[in-house]
Amino acid sequence: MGKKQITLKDIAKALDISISTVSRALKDLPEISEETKIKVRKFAKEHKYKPNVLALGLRTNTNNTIGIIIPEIVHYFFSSVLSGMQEEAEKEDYNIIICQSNEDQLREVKATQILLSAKVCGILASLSKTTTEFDHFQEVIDNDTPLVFFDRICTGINTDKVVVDDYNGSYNATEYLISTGCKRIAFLGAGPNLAISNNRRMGYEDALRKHGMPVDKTIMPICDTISLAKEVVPELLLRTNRPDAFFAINDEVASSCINIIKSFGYHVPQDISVCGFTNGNIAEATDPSLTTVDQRGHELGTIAMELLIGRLKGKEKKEGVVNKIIRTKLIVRESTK
Amino acid sequence: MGKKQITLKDIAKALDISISTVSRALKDLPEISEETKIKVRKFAKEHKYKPNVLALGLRTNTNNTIGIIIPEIVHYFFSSVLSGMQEEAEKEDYNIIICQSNEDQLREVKATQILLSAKVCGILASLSKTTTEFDHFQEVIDNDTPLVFFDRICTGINTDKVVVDDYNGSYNATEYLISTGCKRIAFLGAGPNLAISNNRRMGYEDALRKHGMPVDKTIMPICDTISLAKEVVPELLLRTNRPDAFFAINDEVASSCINIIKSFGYHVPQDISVCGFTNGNIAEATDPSLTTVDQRGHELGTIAMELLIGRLKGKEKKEGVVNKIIRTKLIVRESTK
DNA sequence: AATTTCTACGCAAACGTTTGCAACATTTGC
DNA sequence: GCAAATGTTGCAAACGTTTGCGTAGAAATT
Repeated sequence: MGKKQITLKDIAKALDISISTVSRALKDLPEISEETKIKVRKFAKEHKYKPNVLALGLRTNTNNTIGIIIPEIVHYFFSSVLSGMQEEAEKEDYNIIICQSNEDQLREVKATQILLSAKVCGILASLSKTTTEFDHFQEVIDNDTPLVFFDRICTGINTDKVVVDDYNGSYNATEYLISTGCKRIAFLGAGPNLAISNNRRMGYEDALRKHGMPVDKTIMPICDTISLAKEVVPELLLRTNRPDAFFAINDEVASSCINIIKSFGYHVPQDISVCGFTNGNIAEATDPSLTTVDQRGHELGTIAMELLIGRLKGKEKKEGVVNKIIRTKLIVRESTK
Repeated sequence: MGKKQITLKDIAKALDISISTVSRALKDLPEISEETKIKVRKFAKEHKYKPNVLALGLRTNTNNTIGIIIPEIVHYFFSSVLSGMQEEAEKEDYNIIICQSNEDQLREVKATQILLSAKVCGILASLSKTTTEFDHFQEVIDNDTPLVFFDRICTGINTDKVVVDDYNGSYNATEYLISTGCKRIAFLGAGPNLAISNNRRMGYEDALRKHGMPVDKTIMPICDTISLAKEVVPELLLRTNRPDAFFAINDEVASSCINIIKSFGYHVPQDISVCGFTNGNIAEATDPSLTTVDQRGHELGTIAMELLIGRLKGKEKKEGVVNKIIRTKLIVRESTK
């Protein structure tokens, strides 16, 4: 039955020595006799002594905890990132505490407050789609709490960033579609709020230009959800010069795209190719299976956490802001020629 | 630039009063004059005073943090659960710290150690697939840390549990398949290690029996991953009396099932029906879209967290062990007749 | 005028650690 | 035989709070 955790004082009393001796014995400091050390260690082990992290934290004003602000946990990419962060943190003996912004700026602001008052050692954050003001992140910096942005970064704040190579991922995928003979590639993108969306659009456009193909804004609608796809894709298919390929900003839209195309009697990929972005669990479930850009969320999470912990450990090295880029990889499956 | 967080002492010194007066003023205790309170509040607000949670925790030996042990974050169901827990915890002003067992008993054991030494107020846990010993959870209980199991529960430990109604979910789905005219329903299940898998199997069997149909072990293989499906499903389809329906233990297997069936030239659902379990993002991506049992992860997470926090707040009410059951719901789409 | 009652505040202990310094005993060196 | 060096331990302060108790001065009661 739950006897309250044993403390140094308890050990000291039991062995009739002072608290400081116990403390030093357990830390194996040289000034304590071997005899005493053995006694203390034995007693501590038998009674499952665990140092009280709160007391430790109070002295050092830190608690080996890292805060994470993430837009949405239920999301293949973000959960992969989270998983990578968790593993890396555990390896380095840090705990993580997680806040979810749910794509809402207010909750994001609240999250920074929560994490600061929880006295985390550092914060990893990805912007919500609706965030247009960044004072709360500046406050984190002013508070001397190291901050690393991942994926959805904020260019206005002077701090470390880790991003997926959206531009090249998009460029390469587009170029691949062109190489398989696609002449008219539609781009299903997101709104202009997030930099990642713009980067993908630019990669797509530049690939077209490089190959002397026109950039046609009329086949570049905003379409980043399944319900939007159900409106937008049929309309595109009914045009006289319909696209012969769709490049979608995420796998969900791409999968929806495939199904709509098939319902129009076209064949994927013979008539129309489809390419996604993420490489989530959906990519193998579609028929045909989905060619898509692997976003490497797990690596991104690992690297962002590594970077942050590096900052924490070597606080003196103020070597300016670091920007890391995770290379994407095109995964070719059956939805492209 | 980051001036270190302001403390009660700083306020006291600045206002030339004692620390205890400051403390009481901020807590709005009646024994402090209104005049002093106003002074203190003003100064505190101006300097963004935030109480040091570590110091608070040291006194009360608690830190408003709840630990979560989860098999795998990158998993639709579990990430939904996590999301529900996070929201509920935030609503009640608790932080969550997360450990991932990755389906590995050793890491699960380590996770309990981490959480206990982090002095969490309570723990929410779901068993890893490989866990066969439960001493580490008994230790949690012995440590007087409230513990709630969710989804993958441990019957050997006497504590609260929240589960999905696997039996009825499975029973209803099977009955639905029967009602659409299926005569020979294969069950693609998981190994016997987890109770949830057995419950689903029993629901399936009982539904068959109720409708006077034979329970045929030869069409109930262990098949809970896509790679297993690629071995098992073709073999079943080649038999002389092939199944006319597949009931899979998760959506991934079900989706793989659909694709394999189509590659054999059969039609879904006209020739063969398919039903999954989870209702994840895959369910709308398959063609035809997937009929599946909604596991309601978000609700489960919310309710498990509610239950735990209830325990924490009303520690005296020792009303025995609570078992909560989340009702599942069959989502009928196009993969069944 | 002497006693009691308020009012408003301060002192100090406690939570569990770590750590600089002092203190003591024992050995060493001359 | 005495000082110095060495080896082992304890004391006490500090981290930032909260809170029981004590107390100064003022007001109210005799």
